[in-house]
Amino acid sequence: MLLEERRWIAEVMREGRPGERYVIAGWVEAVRRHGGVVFVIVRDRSGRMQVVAKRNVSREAWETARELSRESVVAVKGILVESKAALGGRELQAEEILVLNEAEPLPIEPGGKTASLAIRLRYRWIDLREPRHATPIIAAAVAAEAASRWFSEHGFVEVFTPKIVASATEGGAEVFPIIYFDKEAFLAQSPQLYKQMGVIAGLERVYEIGPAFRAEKSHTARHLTEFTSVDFEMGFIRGFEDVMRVVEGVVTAMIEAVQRDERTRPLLEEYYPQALELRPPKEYPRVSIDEAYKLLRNAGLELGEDEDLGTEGERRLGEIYEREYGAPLVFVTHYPWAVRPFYTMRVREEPWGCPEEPRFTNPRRTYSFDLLFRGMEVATGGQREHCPAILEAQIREKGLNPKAFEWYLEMFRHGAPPHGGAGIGLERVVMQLLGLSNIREARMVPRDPEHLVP
RNA sequence: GCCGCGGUAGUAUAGCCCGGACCAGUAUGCGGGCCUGUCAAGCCCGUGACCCGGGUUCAAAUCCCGGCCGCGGCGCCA
Repeated sequence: MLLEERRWIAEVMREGRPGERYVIAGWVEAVRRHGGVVFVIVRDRSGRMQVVAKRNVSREAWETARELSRESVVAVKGILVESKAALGGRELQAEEILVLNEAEPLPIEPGGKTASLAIRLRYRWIDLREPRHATPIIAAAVAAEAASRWFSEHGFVEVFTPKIVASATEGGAEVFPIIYFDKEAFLAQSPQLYKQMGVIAGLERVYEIGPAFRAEKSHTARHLTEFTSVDFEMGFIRGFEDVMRVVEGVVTAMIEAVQRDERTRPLLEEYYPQALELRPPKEYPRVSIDEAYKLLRNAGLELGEDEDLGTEGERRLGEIYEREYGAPLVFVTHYPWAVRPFYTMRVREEPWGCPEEPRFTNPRRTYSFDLLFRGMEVATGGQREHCPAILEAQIREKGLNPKAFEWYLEMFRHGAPPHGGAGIGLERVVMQLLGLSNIREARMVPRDPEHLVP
């Protein structure tokens, strides 16, 4: 039996001609033994099919079939036959069954929802055979493709920035140190500085879909130490409103792609139907942080003037918008300077230029935003400060050492247009779209503070 | 980093509060048997577990202490 003759199960089920001989291959999902007849459900990436092995048709195939263990890998050659009793109305009557790899007893049940997430991740190669569990992985791929396509259609150039860097983006302690020959280095927590370089270098609009590393010991269902960041940066913006419009375009493209793509739509219909109901509005509502404070205070949540909303605040704000305006996505704008990184532009006059005496009309607020998706932060962005003098002052104000940002500051002295950008958490978008209770479901092999294996 | 909850067969759980009749129940898996139309196959038989250490007690899965491991909440963030 030649594997070259192998056909996709979906193809045989759809286009196969009864009476013809076909070869399929895949995993043994179930074996039902009935004495002289054995039913084997074989699954490949495209679908499932029933194989029937009868003693009086092929004694050899029948004997092999009755010995099969679940999740073994087989190739089956047989005649396609119509059968009212078979799933899909047709089945393959086995002439020959070849066991390519015999599976030992399984530690978890692939079809089961019984095993806890921790155990499922330990045996991820079995776990993902369950289509429900593979869906978020496929959805992430489809969403990333859609983002990529959107960017490229809107004049963005893909860049590949270093993941081995000399210093932390924000000077914080949340980076993984590594040894780089005889130097200390870190895993990049964000492509931020390099995206900006792309803009300043004249590429004007750049994007990157790549890994980001955070050395935070976050014990939550929505954090990973390694995740995929959908990042972009664009020059000559009129204001951060331009940036938000790009985020809107990309996020909507990601959501709609997952809903419509033929690789994900059938899975959503079967396992995540509520994900199909989501309709991203043309324009996502915007709420300034100060309005958000008011709304939350009215809802009974006490918040300080320069405080971040916190998990509770974001969740409540998301609820308010979903309930009052039917909006699953909302931008929160003008975050306090106190909670934003040094490169964020503060509210000032002439944000497109570099005045000698910048006039900060509201020095405690910035041209930045977060995107909340069903009450969870899925993107952060804003306009960046592009004036070297102001930037340096802001670095000092954040208690950082300008020497650590030498090349970064230098860039702005050689022609830096006004610009802005954002980072979108791929896994978070998938998580919120599918309604996953844990972000680890959205990553094939997730990394969190305690797990390094497998 | 701080706080909370939890660890019983491969997996998921009951039992724990109120210690004894628990050599630990159930489901599923796994092994064996019967069955030529199953599709959550069925029926029969079998298999397999109290995280580790210490303490209290006549008696500990159950109560106490320590450790290890897991999960989550907050902080931080995508």
